[in-house]
Amino acid sequence: MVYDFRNIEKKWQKYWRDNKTFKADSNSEKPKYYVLDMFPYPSGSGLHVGHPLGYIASDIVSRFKRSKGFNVLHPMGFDSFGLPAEQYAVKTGQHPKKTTEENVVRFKNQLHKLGLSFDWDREIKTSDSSYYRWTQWIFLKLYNSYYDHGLNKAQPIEKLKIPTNLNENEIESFIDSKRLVYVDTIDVNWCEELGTVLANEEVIGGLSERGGFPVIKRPMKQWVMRITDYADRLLDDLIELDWPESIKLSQKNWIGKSEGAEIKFSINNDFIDVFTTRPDTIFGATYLVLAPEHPLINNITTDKYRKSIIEYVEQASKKSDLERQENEKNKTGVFTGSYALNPISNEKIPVWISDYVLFSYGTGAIMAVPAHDERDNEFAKKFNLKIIKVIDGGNKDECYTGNGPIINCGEYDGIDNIKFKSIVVEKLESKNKGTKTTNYKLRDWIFTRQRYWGEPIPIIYDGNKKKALEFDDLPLELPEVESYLPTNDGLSPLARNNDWVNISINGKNYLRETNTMPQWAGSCWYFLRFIDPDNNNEFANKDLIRYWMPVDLYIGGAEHAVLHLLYARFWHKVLFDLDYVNTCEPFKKLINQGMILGNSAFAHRIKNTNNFISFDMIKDEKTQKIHVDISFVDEKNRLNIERLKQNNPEFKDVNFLKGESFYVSRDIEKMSKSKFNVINPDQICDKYGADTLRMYEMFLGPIEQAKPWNTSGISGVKNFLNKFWRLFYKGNGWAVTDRKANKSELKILHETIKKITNDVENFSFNTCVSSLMICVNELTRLDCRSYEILSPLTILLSPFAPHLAEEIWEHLGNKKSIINEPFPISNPSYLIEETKNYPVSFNGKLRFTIFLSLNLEIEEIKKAIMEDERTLVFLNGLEPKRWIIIPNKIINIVF
RNA sequence: GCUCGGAUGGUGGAAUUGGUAGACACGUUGGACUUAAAAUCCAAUGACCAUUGCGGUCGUGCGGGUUCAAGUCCCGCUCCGAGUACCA
Repeated sequence: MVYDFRNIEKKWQKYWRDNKTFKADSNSEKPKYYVLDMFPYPSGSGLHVGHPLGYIASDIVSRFKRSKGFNVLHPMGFDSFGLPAEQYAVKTGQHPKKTTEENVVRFKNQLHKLGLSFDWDREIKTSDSSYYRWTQWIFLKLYNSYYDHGLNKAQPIEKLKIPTNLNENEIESFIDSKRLVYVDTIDVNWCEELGTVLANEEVIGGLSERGGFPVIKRPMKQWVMRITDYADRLLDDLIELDWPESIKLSQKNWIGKSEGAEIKFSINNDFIDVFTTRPDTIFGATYLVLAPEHPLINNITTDKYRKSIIEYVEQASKKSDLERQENEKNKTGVFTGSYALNPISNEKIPVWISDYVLFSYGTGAIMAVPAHDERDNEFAKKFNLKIIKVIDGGNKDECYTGNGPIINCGEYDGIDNIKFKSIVVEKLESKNKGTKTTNYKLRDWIFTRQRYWGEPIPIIYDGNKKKALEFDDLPLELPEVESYLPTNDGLSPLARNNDWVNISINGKNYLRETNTMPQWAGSCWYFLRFIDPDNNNEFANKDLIRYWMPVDLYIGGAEHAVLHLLYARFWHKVLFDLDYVNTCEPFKKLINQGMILGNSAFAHRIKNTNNFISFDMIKDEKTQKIHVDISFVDEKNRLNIERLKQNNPEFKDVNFLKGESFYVSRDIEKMSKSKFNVINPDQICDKYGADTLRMYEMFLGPIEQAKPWNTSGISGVKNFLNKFWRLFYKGNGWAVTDRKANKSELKILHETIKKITNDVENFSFNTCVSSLMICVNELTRLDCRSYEILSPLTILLSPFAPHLAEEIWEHLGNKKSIINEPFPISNPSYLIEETKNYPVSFNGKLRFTIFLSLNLEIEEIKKAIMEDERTLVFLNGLEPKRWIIIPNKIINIVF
C-alpha cells in the first residue's frame, strides 16, 4: 500500500470543510491565540510559491497552538480594493468587481489546496459594502475627533474648546483645523498615467510604486490624516513590541524624531528660519542654504544673480528625487547675492540655494557648518566657502562630526559641545532669535485618491461647507460609472455619475465628495473585523475585541515594514483613544517572511537590432537582456525557440544566432508575472502533494531569509513522507503493534518532541523538518512499530503535514480529527545521555572541561557527572574546589 | 551617499549564540535487490597529502586582534542583497 497523497489530501480537505474543523469559538474557557496573515491582494496572476511561505508558517503555529490547548483564531480575507483591477477595467471595460471576484475564487481554490487551517466563515473582502461601511464609519470617527495635546489622546470634536471671539465661519474653520482628517491644498505627487495622486510614501524614486510611471508636483485639494499628532506615541510604543529590531528601526527612522532648534537669521527686513540639530556649531555656520522651493528666494535674490537663480530653480523643479540623489557626489547650487546675519556671532554670511536641502523637511533651510557636516563640507569645498572649526577633534582638515570641547568661539572656548547646545538655545530664546524644537520626518497622510475602485468618502458639500454623512447613511456604496478613467481635469471617475454626485436632502441640494480612499484604508483595521465579521450594529463587538485582541502573531512580508504597519497602528490608537478597542497596539509579535525569489531566464538581444544571440557566443556585442518564460528553458539553460515563438508572438520575426543550441543567462530576481519566472504552487501540489510542498517550503531555509526557489531538493521531503508512511505500513499491511517501547526508541521520541516544541516556539521551521527526518530515519533503522511511539509521533507531524497525519490518525483507530489532540510533552528522564570528557589544559591548576551533549539544568549536570563512571575516573578522588558552570554549556572544574 | 542585513562543501542550509564546523536534505559515485527499469536499502562524499596500516595539514569572503578555545566577540577591508526621504 503506497501513500496516495492525492486522495488523502482531497479527503481531509473535504472533511475539514464539511465539519468546520477550524471554526474559532469566541466562548471558550481556553486561553486565546490570534494568528494573522497579511491578507493578499487578489491579483490576476494568482498565487505563486512565495505567497504560501508565510501562510504555511502561520498555519504550523496555529495547529501547534491548538494542540497546545489554545483557542486559536486564524482567519483569512482579501484586500480587494486596488489599482490593478481598476487598470484592467480601464483597459477592458470590465467592472473591477467582476474581475476581483473571479480572482478571489481562484485564490481561495489555491489556498484550499494547501490544507491551511483558516476559519473561512470569517472571510472578509474589503470591497464588500458590508465591510467598507465600517471603514467609512472609522473615517467619520477620525473626522469627528481632534487630538488633545494636554490629555495626549484623541477626543470627540464636541469636547473641543472653541475661542469665544469667533464668528460662524471662523468657528467652522477653527474646528476643521483641529480634526484628525482635514482638507488641505498641498503640492501632491500627481501621476498623469494613473490619473491619480499618490502619497509621498507610495512614490519611489520619482516614479509611482505601482506601475512605475513618472510623478510630478501639482497643487490639489486633498483629505489628509493627522498622523503626525501620533508621532510620539507611535515611536514610544515601539519599544514594548516583540517585533524584529530592523522593522522597529525603520519605523523609528521613518518617524524620524530629532531634537534641535529653529534659529532666525536676519536678512534685509525679513528673516530666514532654519532648523538644526546642532545649535552648538552655530559659530561655524559660514553660509545658509535654502531649498529651491523656498518662498523667500524671490525676495532676497539680487538682480545680479536673478538669472542664474531662476534657471537653477527651474532645473531643480524638473528633477525627480531620484535624480537629486544620483547627483550626490557632485553637489550643485547658486548664490543669491544676499547675506544674512548670524544671530550669535553677528557675522554676515552668504545665502545660497541648493537641491541638497529638502523643502519638505524642517524649515526648508539650513545653516551650513562645513567643518562639522559632511554634506556642507563637500559643498563648501566645491564653492570655496569659508570653513571654521568650532569643535576640537578629528584630523586638521577633515570634517569632524563627533563631540568635543568648543574652540574658536571666544569666551565659550573649552565648554563641552553637548553643554554648549543648551547654552546657545537659551541665548537665542532670550534674544527672541530662536527656540528649542522637535522635528519629525513623518508627514501627514494624504488620504484621497482620484480613483474608482476604492471606498467612497462619506462627505457631502453645500458650496464650500462640508457635511459628514450620518451613520444611517452608511454604507455609501460605490456608484456605477460609464468609464473608469479619471476626468480630464483630474477628478475621480465617480464625478462622471451626475445622478450620484447631486443629491438632495430635505429639499436642500448637495454635491458628493468624489474622491475615494487609498488601498491602505481597508487593511488598517481588518484584524478587528475578523473578530466579529457579521456584526451589523458595530464594527466589532467590544467584549469579543477584549477577548481576542491583540493579535498574538502577525506574519507578512517585510515590504510592509513602514506603510501598512504604521497606518494600522495609527488607526488603532485613535480607536483606542475613543474607547472602541482595549489595546493601544494591535500586533504583539511580528514575523517578516523573506521573499521567495525566482530564477529568471534572459535571452540576449544585440542592441538596436532584431537579432538575439546565444549567451555562450557573446563576445564584444552590446546586448540587452530580455526576459523569456522559464518554462521554455531546460536545466542546461537551452531555450526552446519553437515554443517561445508559438507562445510569444513578439518573437515571431526574431533571428536567433546560435551554435548547437541557444543558451540563455539566468538571474535571481523577485518572483513576478512580468518577469516570466513564476512558479505556481498548483503544479507542485499536483505533482508532489500539499504536505510535501508545505514541508519543502519550510525546509528551504529560515522563514525570515530571502531565498531563491528551486525544486531540486523537493524529492528529499517526498521521501521523508513516504518513509513516515512506511513506519505504519509494511508491504500492504498495517504494521503498528502494541509492543512496549524500549529505552532507545523513547529517547528518540522525546528528543524530537523537545526539539520540535522549542523550534516551533522560535519560528525555526526548517530545523523542525530536519528533526522529524532524523527521528523517522532512526525509527526506521530500529524497525520501531510500537503504538506508544508512533501515536505521539503522528501528532508531532500534524502541524507540518496535516493531511498525512489525519489519515494515519484515523487508521490508528481515532474517530476525531487530530486537530485538538494534546501536543506530546517531552519527558526529561529519557534525555540523559552519556557525558563526554575532554581535559583542556593545565594552567597552574588542574583543569577539566566537560562537554555535555545535551541541555540539562545545572543540578542535573552535577548529578550526571557525579554518577557517571568515566567522569569519576577523571575526578579520581580529588575534591573540586570550585565549579565554574555556564548553564547548558561547559563546566570547568578547578582542583 | 546613508541605513540595515548577509557571505559556511558541488547545492539549500545546521551548529544548543564562544565549546568536536559541515547536522538534515539535494546532487554525485559505488554496491545490494531486479530479466530490466522505477522504487527501496547499504556505503562513500569539505580540500589537499599519505594510503600496506595508524594518520597528517589546511579549512566558515579577506587582513589583523581578544581567548585555553572564534563560523560566532572586537578593529579594518572586499563583495552581494534590501530599504532609502542628502533628515541638517
